[in-house]
Amino acid sequence: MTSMAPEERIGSHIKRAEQALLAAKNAACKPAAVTVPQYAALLWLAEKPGISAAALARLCGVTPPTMNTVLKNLQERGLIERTPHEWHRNVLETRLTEEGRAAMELADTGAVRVERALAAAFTEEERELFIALLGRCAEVLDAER
Amino acid sequence: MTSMAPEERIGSHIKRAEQALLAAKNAACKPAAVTVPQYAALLWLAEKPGISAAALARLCGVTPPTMNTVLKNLQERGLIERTPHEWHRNVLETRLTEEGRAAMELADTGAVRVERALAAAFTEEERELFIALLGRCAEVLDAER
DNA sequence: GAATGTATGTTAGAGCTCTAATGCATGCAA
DNA sequence: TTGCATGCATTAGAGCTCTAACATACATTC
Repeated sequence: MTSMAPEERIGSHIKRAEQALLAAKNAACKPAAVTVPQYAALLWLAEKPGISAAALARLCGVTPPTMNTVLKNLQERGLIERTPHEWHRNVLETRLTEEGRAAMELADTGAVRVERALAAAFTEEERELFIALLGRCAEVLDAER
Repeated sequence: MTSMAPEERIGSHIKRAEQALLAAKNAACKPAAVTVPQYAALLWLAEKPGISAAALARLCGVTPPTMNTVLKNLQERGLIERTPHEWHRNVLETRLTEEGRAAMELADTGAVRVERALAAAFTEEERELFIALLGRCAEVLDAER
């Protein structure tokens, strides 16, 4: 019996927390009519205007084709615009439109509210420990591959 | 300034850990040629033969349509079989095939290896604390909705 | 018996995610 | 100059995920 009870699997609890996080953020982004990945992209775009899609993908922790999908949807809705780079013709510079900035700010207030509620559930000490434990997780799991 | 640095957002770290977890489990399930959600379904099916799709969805923490998608793929590959329930005609009983059990066991050895590696990165005390912190997360976030 | 309620199953549609493969552009080196 | 390496963008294909809506079947209550 190589098996292991689900409750003993740390992964189950991580997954559960992540799911709750996604659901809460999704609800928070709903007034702005954007999804969580869209909000993440908009947030980084506000900070780094003209960034390439590949670099944006790295910041958001997804692959370039995934970011391509997200950006395509954002562009169709007029929240971003993409223009060819002056020198590197193959690169597209992506920027927020006015509408895009407004959507980002609206979604951000909701997202920050969620993050603050989350942070309020821990003492400063707990929070730091928690982040350290999560970091160790990612480290070990990445090494496992 | 309603904004918040990404590093301060606990959510970022949860997402990162979850991503690493998913990547590691995906790699672990690859020899069995199943995805992580498929493995999760197969694992529960082994423990609860004849379970309904809706109940299985609850165990796996997904919605019924999602489980439907997963089961459809598993059925097409002959890893499960679904038969109408004796009394409740609307219910389909789902069971592993021989092939399905073999795939589950192969994937399970990989998944358990990942979980053991993860568990080994923490002391018993840390592990319990970590799970408690993750649980508090899910609790707070679910309440936030 | 009829109405309500609960649970299951399914379809439709939108969106995210990955791997794999391809094409293009730039820059560096032989 | 030619070739190679790097990086960006995109397409194709498979699969997961959700919400919304609808259909069905059983159970309870009136």
